[in-house]
Amino acid sequence: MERRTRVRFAPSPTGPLHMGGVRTALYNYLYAKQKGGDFIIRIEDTDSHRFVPGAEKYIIDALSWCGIKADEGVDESGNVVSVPSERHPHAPYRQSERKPIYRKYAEQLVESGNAYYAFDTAEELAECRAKTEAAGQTFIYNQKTRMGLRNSLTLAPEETARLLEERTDWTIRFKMPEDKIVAMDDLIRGHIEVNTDTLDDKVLWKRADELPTYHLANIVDDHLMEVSEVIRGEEWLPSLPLHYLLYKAFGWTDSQPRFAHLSLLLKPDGKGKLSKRDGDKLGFPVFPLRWVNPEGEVSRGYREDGYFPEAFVNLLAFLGWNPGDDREMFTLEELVPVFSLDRIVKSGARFNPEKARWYNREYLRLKSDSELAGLFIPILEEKGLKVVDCPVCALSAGVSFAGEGADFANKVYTREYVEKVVAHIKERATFVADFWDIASYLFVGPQEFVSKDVDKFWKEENVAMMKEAVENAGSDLEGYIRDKEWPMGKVMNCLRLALTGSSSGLGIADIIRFIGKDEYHARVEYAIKKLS
RNA sequence: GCUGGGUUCGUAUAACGGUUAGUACUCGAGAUUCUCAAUCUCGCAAUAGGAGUUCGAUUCUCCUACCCAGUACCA
Repeated sequence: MERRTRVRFAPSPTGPLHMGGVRTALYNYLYAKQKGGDFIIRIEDTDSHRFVPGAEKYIIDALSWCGIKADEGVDESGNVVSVPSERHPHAPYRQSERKPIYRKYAEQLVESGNAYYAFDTAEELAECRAKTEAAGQTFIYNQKTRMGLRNSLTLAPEETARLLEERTDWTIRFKMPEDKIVAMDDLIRGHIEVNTDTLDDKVLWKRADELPTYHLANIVDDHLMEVSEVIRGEEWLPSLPLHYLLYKAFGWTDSQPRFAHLSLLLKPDGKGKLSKRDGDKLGFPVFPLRWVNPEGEVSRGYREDGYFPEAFVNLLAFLGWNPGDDREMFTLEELVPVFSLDRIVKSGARFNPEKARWYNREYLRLKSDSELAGLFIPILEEKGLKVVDCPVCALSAGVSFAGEGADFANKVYTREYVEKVVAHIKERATFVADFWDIASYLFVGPQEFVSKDVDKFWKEENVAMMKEAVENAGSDLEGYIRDKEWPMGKVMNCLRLALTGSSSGLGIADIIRFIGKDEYHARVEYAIKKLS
């Protein structure tokens, strides 16, 4: 019997969503869409101490930027759903709002002998820990130590009842079975076996804030929400046996979800997993969107750095997964049919900023000139230039255009002109923000000249030839120089220097076509005056 | 330390016992050209080490090394 595919992304709102988290969400999303199932977002905010304002919204905004929308848990306007409805039958989707649900499940485990009440205070446990560590060992609350600690297993029933009544700092702990092999299957890693003696008695529920810990909340909610596959980060693999045992203790083994543990994203250099600091150090974002923490500290984001969401999603998808052939350009929609869990790589993926840029370059080229112009225009306006939609509107404003649609004196340009510029330069750029550096000379004449290039090309004989060519050549500059048998490179580069201020840029003919005869002559004149 | 997971060019990865170990990014060289970029062509570069199984191991088993995670009343 095939059961409906239902997966969930369950972040904890303790800060901005890191790109590794986005990847986990992405894989969940792709899996759900491919199977025609549901992608649920659930907020795991059971740790009241680590809550960070704005983090929840950030997570949803980040996913939304990537094009990842939840079928369930978050509504159209990006709010986590609190009230059940046809579309969101399992609301609320924020665990803090599900508080009343968990206690009875925890109690149920105590009644069935799978859990017990523990009265050890944080201080007592810290003391135990310190004492054991002093002896060179690690303290574990488990089958070996629990009989020497204060809990419902060691205390008399009436004492337990009294403490339960009087105290508000007790917990419910899972009673880890002794010397049992837990046999598990992971969709990515295969069969894994662990002996329960290596595991501890995890806290499942805390009386202090009447909230479950991750382990309990997770199992209960996945069960209640009928989750079919749990696709999550590798950091959860060590607690998988506990989760198996919990399903068993509840008697939910038959409907237990299948698990897939994803490898982690590693630092581009050196060792360890990718962290916020790496981004700062190596100059790339670690977060999808810009984030300002409560202390006012700013972390850059892919979006603000100029990455297209398509590029970001594409590069993320390929960190630890591949379609099995040589194709590597896939949009979110294109990923859906080809994605598969069994092509996920087991080992950790080291993030490569170079490849990230390459992806953006590729998507930039795929964009239409019109769309790119639309993104470029605000930058031009910031530089004090004006872009008008049509020449006629400009005409009525008293501006007239020569040549291709640029009025250099008044710094007014038609949108069409910007589009043509973009068409010529987009292959040279990685980000829209590069456009200005690459092509500012197609909007304003050079004020300064790169001295290195001046030294190289602004030689007396070059200037003389250039001058003569500009004055006499007419429209066929290249033909004129060739007829004269002058060194093409020297003359052209000298001229380029005059027109662009440096020795890089489009072909001279293209530049002249863009800026028009008048501006062309004006720039040559200016350069001669300035450099001679 | 213990438990679990992992290990193919610098990086991401392909090769589900038989390949000259493929591809992309990066890097290098050449071509092109009026420069730069782009483009095209070529190139550099890897199975962590050791045993075993096998006619044959990147692939299966074991050991070692290294890396990662977990070891919280955090998720």
